[in-house]
Amino acid sequence: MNQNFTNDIIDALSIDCLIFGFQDSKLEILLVKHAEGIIKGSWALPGGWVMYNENIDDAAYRILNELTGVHHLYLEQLHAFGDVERYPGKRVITIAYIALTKPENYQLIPGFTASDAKWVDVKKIRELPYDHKLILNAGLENLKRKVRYEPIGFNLLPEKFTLLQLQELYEAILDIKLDKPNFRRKIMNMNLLISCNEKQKGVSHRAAKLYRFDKEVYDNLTKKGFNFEL
Amino acid sequence: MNQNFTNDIIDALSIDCLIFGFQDSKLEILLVKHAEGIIKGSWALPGGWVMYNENIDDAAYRILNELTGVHHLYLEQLHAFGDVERYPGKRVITIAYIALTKPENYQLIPGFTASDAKWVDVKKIRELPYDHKLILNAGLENLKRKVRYEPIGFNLLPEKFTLLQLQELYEAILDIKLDKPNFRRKIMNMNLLISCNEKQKGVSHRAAKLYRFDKEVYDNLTKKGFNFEL
DNA sequence: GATCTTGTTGTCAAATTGACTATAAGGTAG
DNA sequence: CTACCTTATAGTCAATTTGACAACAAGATC
Repeated sequence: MNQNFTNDIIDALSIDCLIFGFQDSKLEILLVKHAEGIIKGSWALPGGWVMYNENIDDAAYRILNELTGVHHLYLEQLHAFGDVERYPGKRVITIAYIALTKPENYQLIPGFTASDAKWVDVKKIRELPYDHKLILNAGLENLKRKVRYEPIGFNLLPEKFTLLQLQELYEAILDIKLDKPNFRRKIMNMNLLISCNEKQKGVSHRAAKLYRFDKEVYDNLTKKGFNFEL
Repeated sequence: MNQNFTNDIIDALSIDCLIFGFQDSKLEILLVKHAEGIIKGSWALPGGWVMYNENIDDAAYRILNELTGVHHLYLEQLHAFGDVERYPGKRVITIAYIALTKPENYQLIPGFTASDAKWVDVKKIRELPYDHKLILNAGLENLKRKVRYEPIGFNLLPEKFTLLQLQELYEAILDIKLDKPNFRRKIMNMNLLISCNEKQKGVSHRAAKLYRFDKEVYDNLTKKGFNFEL
């Protein structure tokens, strides 16, 4: 009883993963190169079939890991996409999952139906197969909304980071410029950051203080929500 | 080619609808009594199978209408529920949809697999079959989050309403008490309401002014979002 | 006409915001 | 070694928004 939805009962349910990373002040997503199937050779979101005896959340973790080697991150369901003609020839409904993570934490290991995997700057993506561009846009919208009422950054930034890095993360997601002193004031008033009493190294200008998130405050704000008008 | 996902290829994809209404200052949802199947006689969310050649969004409208007679409302996808054991005996994934509407606009007409339909006070619901209680809770959380960054009320309140009615709607959804003068000030500053230059009738106290939503401002705020800390 | 209920307006101190200015702390180029 | 980059960080200030109320208004009912 480990049949795939592909084979026996269903050919209709898949998962696609939208994994966001933040590198060099840019927002990126993880793509894989398909090693087989109707879009062999194309770069697309990591995705695959849900198995018959597998919770969909579990399927998302398994699929992502099989295709890219990425593991241990917090995947959240984004949306189900189920238009009749979204997949050529068959009726396939897909459930998209979204996660935020640190690219530098992983060595990408393509596997299963993926011959390669890489991080791509979100702004440079023009098209994607199937309705994956639609899924990406939905994910970006979701992120933009989320940053306004939940803290983010914990999964995207290194353990120790500067205020400017955090600001640039917000700027990349919201696609706007922010005022530095005001951003600093607002974020500091939330009591979310703890100073590491350390400074940045290897920069050719005044080094900034390093901060880390206060896990307790962070989780609390994630649950209760807050407001971050910018 | 009008096969059901139930019969031929899939027995796995269903839709469940969470329809919220607001009546007598109370938040309610629409339930149907199952006329057949394994939970015959029980009250549950209106739901059914997605057909092979049908977009999932379309399926949601069709199913809701077939079961309850309710039509012409704005259904939005909430979440897909796909735990292996959520449905007895079979592997069924369901996609939940959510909508806000005015109960008094409809005469409920149970049909298809529903022998009856009614509105039920959300606070009085103790249990529901399958994982429908889980779905209801997810919907309530979604609503609580939504009212903080989007205007609501347009679909839930009568065309003309008093400020107190609007406030009670927020109170019902958020399950908190609000300060009347401050609520009034905050909502009025949004330029969202237009005075009807009319007064409430048939109340045994001072009659309140009636307002209606400014559709243009409303739609604009829905798109751009705003902040309503309360 | 007193009183009850809800509507509506107003007050005020405290907190927050947005738009800045000013100063500090490095590194680097001449 | 000094002038001058660049970025960090602190602070100012008027305008706006908030939260917590008080006060008054308008009917209906006792």
